[in-house]
Amino acid sequence: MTRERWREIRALIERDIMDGVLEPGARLPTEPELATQYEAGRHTIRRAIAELAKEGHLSVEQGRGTFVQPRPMIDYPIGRRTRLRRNLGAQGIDVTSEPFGADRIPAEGRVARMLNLSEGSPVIASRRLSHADGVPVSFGTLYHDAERFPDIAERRIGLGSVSAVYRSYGIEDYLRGQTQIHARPARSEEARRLRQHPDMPVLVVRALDRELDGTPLAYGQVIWSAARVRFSINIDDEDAG
Amino acid sequence: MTRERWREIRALIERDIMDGVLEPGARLPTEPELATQYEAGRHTIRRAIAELAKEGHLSVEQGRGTFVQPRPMIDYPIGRRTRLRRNLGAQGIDVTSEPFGADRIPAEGRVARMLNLSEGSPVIASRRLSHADGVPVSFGTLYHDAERFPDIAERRIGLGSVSAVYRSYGIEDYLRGQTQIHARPARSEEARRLRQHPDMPVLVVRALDRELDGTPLAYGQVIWSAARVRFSINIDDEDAG
DNA sequence: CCGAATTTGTTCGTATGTATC
DNA sequence: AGATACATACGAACAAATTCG
Repeated sequence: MTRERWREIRALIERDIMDGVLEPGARLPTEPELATQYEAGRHTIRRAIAELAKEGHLSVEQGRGTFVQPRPMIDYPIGRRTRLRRNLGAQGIDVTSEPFGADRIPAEGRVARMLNLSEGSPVIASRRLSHADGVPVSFGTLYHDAERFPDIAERRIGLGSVSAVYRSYGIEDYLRGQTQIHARPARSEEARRLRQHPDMPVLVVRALDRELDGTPLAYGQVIWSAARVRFSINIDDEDAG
Repeated sequence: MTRERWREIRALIERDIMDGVLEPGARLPTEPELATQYEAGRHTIRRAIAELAKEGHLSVEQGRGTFVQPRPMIDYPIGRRTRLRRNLGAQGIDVTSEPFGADRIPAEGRVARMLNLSEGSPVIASRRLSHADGVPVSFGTLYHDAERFPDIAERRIGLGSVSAVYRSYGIEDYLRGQTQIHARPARSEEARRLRQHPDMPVLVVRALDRELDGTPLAYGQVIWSAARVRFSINIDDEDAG
């Protein structure tokens, strides 16, 4: 006999989700109901639910209820040519994105270094949130040299993709330089933006795009939902995706 | 009471860690002590501690106490030539690894596909746990064609690195093919192996190594501690690291 | 080697706050 | 405004792991 009742309950609920007894989107019984159903205290139920929410199986919403969450995995290829729309579009995924702010700020530390600018020279930081098939998958900041791309934030609103904006500046092609990836627990604000449980981790990607001659174009930091995205690195592919 | 006492306490403890009042490795006061100190219930303290542990600042050990954890970040380059020892050795990190089991099993689904074997043909699955400067950073399974490398598990015990084992088979060089990365919460067993808190996420890397002519050599799945490792992808570099 | 003391882990009960409908 | 449902909090007890005499 396991004395850890919350693990048993967790396993029972997970089984119901896997078996389809609880369908994606379905609402679970309320916590007091589950407590009587499983003959346990409400704390124990909450512990089991918290664990399942952490793993992305459930989403808990105060005042509404607890819901079974579907978890489609998007495969995002990283290669020499890393293009959000083209790569995901090839998988039949509809990508949209919306800006949520742009600032003209002085470049500090890493940003200045990566863009080959002197510390304190102005850069445009433009923030966007991206959805795949209507579900938020990432948000992040892209930094551009303000001297070279003074109105990039405005152009990004009109034109959809990053590639289209670059073409409007006469840049026909660009390549992904260095990419750094790590994972960490999500801050509560990030979890809210990505509509995932606070206990689900995020993937942090820092990357530099360059022109064909090596000139730095943009440095970006993007937070991805670990529940919804995985990365593929195809080193040999001339064109990832 | 909107004040969410556990968040306040969390912030106070975190500040003490950041300011060095609580040094790395130091033991925190016991939970009942902290409860009286912060004038809160033990549950509230535990909630604050759990949050900090999730983020890797604390490590909680039943029967012993709660300790401040140092969190060094290792940068692991992924490129055409991805070599654990060479890459981390260049950063001045001492890499060791120990085997913890090897099986001869029939290849299923993904493994068979990646290694270009027919479903059910025998493969050697060898498991290893790797340390960097004495701290566990990853563990995983490497699959090899059993026909071609029948005694690879034994050879890996004698010879240290993967590269050395391949050389013993007459393979002087090999390249990294596809790599997949995603993040997820750690299972409790994984957290125990990596000596990290159960709430800290892990990075899962699936990769295929090929010979220079493209023949698949090995398919592997490695679980990395997200608290200790980040990945760098240098696409242009002929030799990553 | 054993048992007691210490410390964290789990569970129950209960009360109150906050968000949603 | 009221009902419903999750969030936070306190108290108490026992279980499990570790340490130490």
